[in-house]
Amino acid sequence: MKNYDFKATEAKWQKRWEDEGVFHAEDGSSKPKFYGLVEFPYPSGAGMHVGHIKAYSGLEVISRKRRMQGYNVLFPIGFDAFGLPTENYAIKTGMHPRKVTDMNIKHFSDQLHSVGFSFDWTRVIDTTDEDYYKWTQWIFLKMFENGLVFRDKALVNYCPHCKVVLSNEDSQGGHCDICHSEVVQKAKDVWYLRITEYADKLLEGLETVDYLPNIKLQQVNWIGKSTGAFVNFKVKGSDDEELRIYTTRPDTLYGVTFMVMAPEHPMIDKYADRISNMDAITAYRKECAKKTEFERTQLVKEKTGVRIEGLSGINPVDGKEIPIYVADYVMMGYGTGAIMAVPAHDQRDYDFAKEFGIDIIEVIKGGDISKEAYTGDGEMVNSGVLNGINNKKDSIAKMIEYLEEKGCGEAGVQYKMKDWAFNRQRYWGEPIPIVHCPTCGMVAVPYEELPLRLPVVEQFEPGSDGESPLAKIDSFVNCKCPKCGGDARRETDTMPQWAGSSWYYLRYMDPHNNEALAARDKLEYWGQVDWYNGGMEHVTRHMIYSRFWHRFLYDIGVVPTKEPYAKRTAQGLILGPDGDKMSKSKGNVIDPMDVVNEYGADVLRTYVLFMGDYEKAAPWSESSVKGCKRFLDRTWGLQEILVPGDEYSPELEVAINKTIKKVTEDIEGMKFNTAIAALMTLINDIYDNGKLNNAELKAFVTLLYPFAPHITEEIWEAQGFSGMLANGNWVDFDADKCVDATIEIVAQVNGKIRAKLNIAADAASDEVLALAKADEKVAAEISGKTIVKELYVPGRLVNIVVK
RNA sequence: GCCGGUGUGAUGGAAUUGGCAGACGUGCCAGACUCAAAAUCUGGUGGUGGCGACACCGUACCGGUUCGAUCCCGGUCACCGGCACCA
Repeated sequence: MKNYDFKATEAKWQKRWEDEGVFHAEDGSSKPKFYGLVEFPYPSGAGMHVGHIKAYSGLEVISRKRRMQGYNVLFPIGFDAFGLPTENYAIKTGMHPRKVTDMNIKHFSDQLHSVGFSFDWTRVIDTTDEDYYKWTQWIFLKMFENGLVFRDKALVNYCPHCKVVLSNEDSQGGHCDICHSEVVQKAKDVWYLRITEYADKLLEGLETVDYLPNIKLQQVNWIGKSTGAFVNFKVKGSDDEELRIYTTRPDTLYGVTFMVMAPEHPMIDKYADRISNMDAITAYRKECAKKTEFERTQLVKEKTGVRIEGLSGINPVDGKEIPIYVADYVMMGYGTGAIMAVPAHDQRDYDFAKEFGIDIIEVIKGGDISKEAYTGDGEMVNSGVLNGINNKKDSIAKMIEYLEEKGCGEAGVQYKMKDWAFNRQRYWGEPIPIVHCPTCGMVAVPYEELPLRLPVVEQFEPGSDGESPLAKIDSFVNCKCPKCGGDARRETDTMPQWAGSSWYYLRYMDPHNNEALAARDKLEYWGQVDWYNGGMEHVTRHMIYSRFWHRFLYDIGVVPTKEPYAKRTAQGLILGPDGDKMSKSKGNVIDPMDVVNEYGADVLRTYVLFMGDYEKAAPWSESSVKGCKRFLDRTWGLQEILVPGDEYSPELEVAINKTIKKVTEDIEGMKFNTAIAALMTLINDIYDNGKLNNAELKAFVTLLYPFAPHITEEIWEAQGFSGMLANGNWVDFDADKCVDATIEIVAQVNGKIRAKLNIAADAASDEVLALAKADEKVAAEISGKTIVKELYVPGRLVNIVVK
């Protein structure tokens, strides 16, 4: 038998699958549909990472199996190609981003093909294609039309290195997601998408989908809903104005001894001329503005602030006058930017009160407020109408009722999630299709004019004043107002990278449609993505954004489902051989193409799924890769011990049925490592048996096919089996033949193993117990003692308890 | 600080309605083939004691429930991830 030439064979089958179109999904087929989605890559110049291989191999195996099980499978791929790395590369080399992108996409496509992924390449999409981003702009305009887009001057996250405004999601941990520089707060005019309006819908939607529990939880935490109340405090010294605060504990209102405003609070500016110590306050505010986000969070323990002389609050429930401070432990971006402080029952307020010598009044019994704030439950005291109530829930409800009656407050909710800062001062993104008209204000570009194309420019550097490169292109900027026809200017900022990826899964359903983002019948046929796999890093960003866009599209009648993804899973990282996260600087990066060249795509695919629990991080191991190579070589070698026979032989029948059951179930549960282990066990059994027949080889090769499709197709063809495995059928198992006729069970005395017994699988309890007691070892252990209890766990063990 | 997760041989990891701990792979040891090496094949491989059949111990640590705990409960420690002065 000839040796297996993986290079030639893998190329051969990749070409044949492509030529015969075996992975093309069929719109409207009567077969059951399965839509498996993987996160499309950003086509970087560096080429694919082993992480991509692992991320795609999971659903790749599931898709190949489902096709064999008679499903109409949509397993598409595309490229999320707008973004900063490409633009920065263009700036460095002087190449146009369009050219860079085309080059990188070609490179990625070649690499993806060489791994043998069964994508439907007739549906490939590119977010930078104008036929694609036309619809990204279209959705933006629909949001604009529906009041979900607004412009506001606000403090935003700004990356001084990338010279770009970032959303909250893009600056997690206070660092720029692209260059990891420290993010600073800067006042700027910003386009926002009103995602907070969808906060409740996003929370509700989570109850209808099948995401891994930690994924759901992370989203819930990110949205960060809290319930409480808004309370209005009259301000003495103002023009009869009220200071509005948000609290989750309105029941502690009688314990308020001061109030705090964020340094940026507008009321300070409004009454600047009446505040006698305005100089001190101005100095404090300056100091706060200098602190980076990082410093503000690191200095948690130290509380700083300045009392506002000239303004004081009036507690609405007891009329007491209380001081107001400005302090940076209160943020302008959450709630109303002002709080009521209850030092007895909030540790931050407690620390501040200690620092500034403010009264601490206990209103909930149960703690020791001479030491620290008490945040637990207990009986209400010193609290007027609430006195005597002894649980949080009732006291809060009672207080809200009281506030609403008196007209000085009401129940309210708050979210940690903020509106989505949506514009970027960069070239390589979708132009925002808005025109600024001196008379009409912000005007939408008419739908007929989409796509609003990116103009061809020579310079991609952002302006030093933080302006987009597009601002320098007069022919782009100057235009007529679509409403009044007068001279107007185009918006020159572009959309963030997350725009194109917020709806791409819809485009796969109908990628070449020029009339709509996708035809209604196709949206209805494919429905929800049945299974979406990707990285945990996208859970509080891409996943939130796209669920928001999808739900909006549902609300305006464009898509038939509320939620885009029925099921979501996530793969674990592949770490470097040293156990650290792979990074260029550490020099521990594995290039998947090196593995393909040295061992073949089948080995790479099998290894990334065999290396450990799919959902957990695992280090790369070169010698384990060789182990997978050995396994596939042994598979090829099965042909040498092949004998005729079209039914499973008695020697292997049970082993094969068991393996079919295990592999079939494990693949669906993403337990790829144990599925492959079961196949390794089976091949060991086969070699121990010394031979296998055609039926057995067919079963083995079919089970292995989703993992290692090239070598299995080659064996199938070499043995003259009919058709292609890619078009073949999955194998079924016979449940009756998954159990051995005789089994080995354990005999315990007092829970300790004393013997092993061979019994018939269907032996009765009495029989087995009698057999156990007859055993020499067991008999020795129980002789002369009283039997307290006897039990038989069918198929597992017997246990005799003696005294 | 809050939320979540994890902890098993030399090593990646198996095993869950509570029932033989360590499947499968790697590494290592021994043997076969070879002038030799690589590759391949065969056997062994949790620890301690014993020539030995065997005994005892063992799933981060302490305790509990149970005939029986890697699994359930209470507490402790370590590591990983997310959020973080969120009122």
